[in-house]
Amino acid sequence: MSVKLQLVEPELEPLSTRSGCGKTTQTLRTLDHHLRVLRQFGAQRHFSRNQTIFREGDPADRFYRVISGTIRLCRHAPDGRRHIAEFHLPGDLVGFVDHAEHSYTAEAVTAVTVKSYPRNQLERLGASDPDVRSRVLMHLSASLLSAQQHLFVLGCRNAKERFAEFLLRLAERTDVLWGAPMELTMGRRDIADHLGVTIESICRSIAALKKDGLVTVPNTHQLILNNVAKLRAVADGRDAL
Amino acid sequence: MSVKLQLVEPELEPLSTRSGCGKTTQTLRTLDHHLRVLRQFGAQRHFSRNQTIFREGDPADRFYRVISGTIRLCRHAPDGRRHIAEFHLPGDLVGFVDHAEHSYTAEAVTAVTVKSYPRNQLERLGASDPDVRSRVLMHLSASLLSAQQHLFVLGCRNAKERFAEFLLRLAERTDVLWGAPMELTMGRRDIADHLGVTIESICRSIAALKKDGLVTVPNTHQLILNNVAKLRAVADGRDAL
DNA sequence: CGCCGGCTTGACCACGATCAATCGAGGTGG
DNA sequence: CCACCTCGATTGATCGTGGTCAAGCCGGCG
Repeated sequence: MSVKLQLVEPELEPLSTRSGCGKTTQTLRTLDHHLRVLRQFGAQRHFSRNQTIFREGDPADRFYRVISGTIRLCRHAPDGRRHIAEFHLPGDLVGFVDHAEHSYTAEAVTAVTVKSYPRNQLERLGASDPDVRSRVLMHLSASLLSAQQHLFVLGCRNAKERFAEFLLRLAERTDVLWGAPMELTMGRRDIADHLGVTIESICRSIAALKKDGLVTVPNTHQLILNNVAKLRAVADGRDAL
Repeated sequence: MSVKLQLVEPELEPLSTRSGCGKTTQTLRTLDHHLRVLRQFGAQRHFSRNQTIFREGDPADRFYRVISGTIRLCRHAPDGRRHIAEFHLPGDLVGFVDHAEHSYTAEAVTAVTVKSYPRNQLERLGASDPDVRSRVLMHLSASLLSAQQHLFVLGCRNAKERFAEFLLRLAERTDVLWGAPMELTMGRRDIADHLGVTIESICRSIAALKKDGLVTVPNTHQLILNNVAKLRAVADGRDAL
């Protein structure tokens, strides 16, 4: 069967024209093109706020593409501590790692629509198409780099620096126009658990940035970056020299 | 050309019989088997303590296998802070990520022997052999999982817990017999920069574990794990309930 | 309107960073 | 062979960031 010719029915999401310059998201998006041949196997599902999409330890026979909403990948310690490894935004791929079981729990941060695809179909596709293989590799590499980048942040940076870094990365991934408000779809608690600090430290970081005029906070779930260059300096610890 | 039949000349390192149960190292080792067909392209090199093997930003046209010694992958912040993403031990593969440039600097912790292979040869090999492809994927996935595991530790754990976790992971990767001394090839400073704490905190963690009888320290570069179960409890924060 | 959950702010405290002094092993030279 | 030097490890004293606890605050929703 000639799967490669199955390019009818263009998707509806605006994935082609993006101004974001992050290499990570770049490779994620381009892989998307190839997924169109998998459309016939894709199942669309809907999740409401805080629902679980899949759990740590579940068989990982399918992977997901985020259509709308935000997903968090998290792991729970027995004593209640939680760590969020990554947030996934529309266009991102989730559950792509080559293992029999999911190593993270995926939960809906907001209301979420995903499409899921069977992994063995992708493998079949990869067996015949070197381009698909290459893009799978690129995606995995990008995920690894992203994780290592975050490792660096958690290993070296203080609370304020971590939060500034988080804002910049989020701005890169969502196509915010400079000066326009950016959507903070996740709550403070989620951000805190992602950055390895407490919710209070997040609030204090916001307050500090607000006082210095680097950001404006119209409301809890929106934020405006007033000075990206200075924010970058804060994130890199080049702030108070 | 029939690369698959090129199985002459067995390697000298003891890679086949391992008692270690870590899934991470497992997949790293098994990929090794396939690298033998790359022997003809492999170049052996030697590095002394603290020498640089490759630098962040260098073209990543070759990847490396550690024959002997320990390597650290690190990144330097402009203000002098340093983070060590990973240590690599004999048998490990380094510089495997699918990017044009290395994203980390690799340095020799001890005297090191590596074999380097051209990446395009591996790609050529992968084009014809699905098994090689599968193992490359497994290796990347394992690296990603390892990074995420470390993310979890840096995000949630305190100094003592991080150090206990580090010891257990190291014990898993090196084939220490329970009760026998484990080699700590890296210095305190390296461990500290890996765990995101200071060198003094490492010393105090060691002192605390020693006082509780969980470890014995014959000398600076050796350490005996006396009670793995309790050490595991400490690492997981199930220590003082 | 009043409740409820998430956010914010302040007061206090502790873990770990910083600074400083000492120890100890390995290496070099007299 | 020992004295000396150097570098890393260790331990103690002090300080500060960020965690903890507690009290408002705000916005959404019944």
